Amino acid sequence: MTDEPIKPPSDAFTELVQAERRPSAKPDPSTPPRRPISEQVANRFLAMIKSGNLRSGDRLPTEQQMTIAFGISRPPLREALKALTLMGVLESRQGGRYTVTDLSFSRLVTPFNVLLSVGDYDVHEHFEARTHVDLEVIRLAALRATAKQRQDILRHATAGTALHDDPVAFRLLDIEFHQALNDAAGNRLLATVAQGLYDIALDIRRVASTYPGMIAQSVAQHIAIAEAILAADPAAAVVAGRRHLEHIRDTTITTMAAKEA
Amino acid sequence: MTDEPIKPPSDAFTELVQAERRPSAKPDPSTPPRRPISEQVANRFLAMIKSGNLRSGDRLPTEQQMTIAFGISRPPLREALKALTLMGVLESRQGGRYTVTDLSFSRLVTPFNVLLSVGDYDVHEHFEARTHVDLEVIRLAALRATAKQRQDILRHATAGTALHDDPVAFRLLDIEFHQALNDAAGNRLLATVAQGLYDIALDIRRVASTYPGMIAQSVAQHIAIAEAILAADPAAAVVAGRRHLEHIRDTTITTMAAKEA
DNA sequence: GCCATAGATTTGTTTGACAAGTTTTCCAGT
DNA sequence: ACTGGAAAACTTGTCAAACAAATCTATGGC
Repeated sequence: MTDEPIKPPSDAFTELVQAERRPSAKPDPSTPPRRPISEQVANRFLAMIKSGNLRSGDRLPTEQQMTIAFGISRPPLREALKALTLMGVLESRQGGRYTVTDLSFSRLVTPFNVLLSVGDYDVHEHFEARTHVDLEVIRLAALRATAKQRQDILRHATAGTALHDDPVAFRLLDIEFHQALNDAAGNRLLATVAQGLYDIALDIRRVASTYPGMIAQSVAQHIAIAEAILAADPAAAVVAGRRHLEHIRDTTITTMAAKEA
Repeated sequence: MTDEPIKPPSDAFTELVQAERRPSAKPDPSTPPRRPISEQVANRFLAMIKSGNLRSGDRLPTEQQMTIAFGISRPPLREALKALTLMGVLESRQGGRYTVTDLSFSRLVTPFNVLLSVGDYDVHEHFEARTHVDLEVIRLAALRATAKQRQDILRHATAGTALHDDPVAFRLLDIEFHQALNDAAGNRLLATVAQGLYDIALDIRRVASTYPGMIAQSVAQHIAIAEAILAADPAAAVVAGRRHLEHIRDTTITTMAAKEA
């Protein structure tokens, strides 16, 4: 067989793949052990997304076309595609085609939540980070929210009064409440970060909401936050927010300590 | 062929796989479209790690043994393994065996950072979020850094004085400087967020560092921050940090506006 | 013009084979 | 007996070909 490529294909995707090949850098004589093709290809997909050449909702070519474009066979290509699928970057449906997901933070973070719950990260770190980010979100929401957003926040807060004895429903409502706050802050980047930290705390919230009276207190604090935002009073909103976070933190620590014994 | 499993194997890993099969839950009559085997297997690995049955440093059985344990063929198994490898959970070496990584925070978060940097955030949003997070990092660093960390920060800051005319080298130094700050803050979660926001700004930094005199000013501001941290003066450090960030922001906006014309 | 069905297309899974690198084993030499 | 190194066995990495299952497309009838 000849050693020249079988085809010089000229479709758009192939050109993209060719173009994104980094021409770069030093020869690097100390060759770090060459990574498997699947990892290289996965990283090239990520690079294409990062550079904007692949966008949310885009449909990828068929696997066969991609094998030609990358010059590899199906198994390693599929390993790369499945890796990105598990990471929440791509979606696949049998018979259909691969598509780029909405790349929303919560989707991308979900697989990592499992890992963050493994061992070595503690509650204090989490609340320290979250206090800082969340309070800024609350402050900005009090400053910037539209009338409709303020009503939304209050509605989600007061809806909790009917759920004092339903932890599952309350946690769902809690998610929506925080979502409404994040949206109202008017800074997608900060909202994204806050959402990420909130998602990481899944296990923490499950622990805390089992504490007697926890839901009723949380609802009351949510309402206090919502009212301060409705009044466009950033300082009061931050105070109410801080009280709420400290309350959750203390309850979590108490509950976890009790579990140990 | 018979429809009973070929073997009732009795090695440790197989028992693990059998044991972790969730017996769970409702029959769920509305079958949500069955996920591909590779995703199921990947999630079962994650479950095994979360439950502590697979720990850092553990060596997995060979692929063949695992195919038998899961009752599937090699390609989908490999797709799962490569997915976890790309996520930083497993490591593989050709000829060797798969091992569970140290599951360290930074390793798991690396791919996460790549994804965070996807998206079209504008400059104002970016600096608003970054100001808040970075200033808290700087404040915590001033409060908590060890003597060695303070020296490190100062060293990275002063090293910039020799690089006033070398944008490439300066950007590399800049990365190390911020890394040193993040480490000194003593909150991995916050450091991770700061790192992510910093990574997003890659393009911004490239634009800003072309501005005449930008490097010299940045170096001076870095030194101011470092000295405040060395003096364990959080308030001064925050002031110096704010000045630096605002300077970068204004320069970026000016430079970009100039490019438009 | 709309809808249902049949065909073509595409992903999901299996089997088999070989190449490239690692680990283990075993023997020779000291 | 012990160490060193080479060969053998083993393991992951890649390719190839085929079929099953689900989806998409296009055709034909109404």
